[in-house]
Amino acid sequence: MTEMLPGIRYLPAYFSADEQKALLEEVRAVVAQAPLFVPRMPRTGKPMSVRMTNCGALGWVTDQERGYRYQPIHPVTGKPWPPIPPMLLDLWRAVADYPFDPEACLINYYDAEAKMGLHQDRDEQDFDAPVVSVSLGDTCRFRVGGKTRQGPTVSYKLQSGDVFVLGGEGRLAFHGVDRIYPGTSTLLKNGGRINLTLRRVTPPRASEIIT
DNA sequence: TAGTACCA
DNA sequence: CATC
Repeated sequence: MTEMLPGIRYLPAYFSADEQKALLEEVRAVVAQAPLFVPRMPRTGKPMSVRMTNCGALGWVTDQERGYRYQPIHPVTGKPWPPIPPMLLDLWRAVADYPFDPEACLINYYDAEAKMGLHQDRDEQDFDAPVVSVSLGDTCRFRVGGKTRQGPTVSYKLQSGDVFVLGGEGRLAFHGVDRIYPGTSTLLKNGGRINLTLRRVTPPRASEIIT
């Protein structure tokens, strides 16, 4: 058994099948307002294999010219991101162990060939809040390492309805998606996997703090 | 290094 | 790794 950083929590089958369907409907409504786009690597412009969109006050985007960042508008439509759906706010309030709501929810769609190399979530100003993610659709192999690129990793098969939390010492753990297992879920009619990632981006504003 | 290649 |  490989070492696991404290603050990393795997919550299998957090959402029931019915709840997954309801959550998926909320996600569909977001994507109808904020279409999936192709993120590109900084400097090289190489397209990532996932397609993405966001909801919340801020969304994570990347392109060749400006690189990784959070911004309040969709890079294609120029419109503000739709609000974070109620079921996801409920999830955050239940598992984040953090007294303020998330500002960003990144929605990543993986087709059968998509993957995500090992990386850290470090574009946020606030590392005190955890990163909370939800899997919907096909199972994936999810790899988690330590706070540096070298060192051992642990891999999980994340199934539809599972929740994974990177918090505390594990907030800056390297992680990525090695592969998708096609045909392992019937939730998405066309297959593939949706990952929803909730994050706090900025420190809490004074107006949020009740003393 | 949110990319790739390669390996166990 | 080649690249920034």
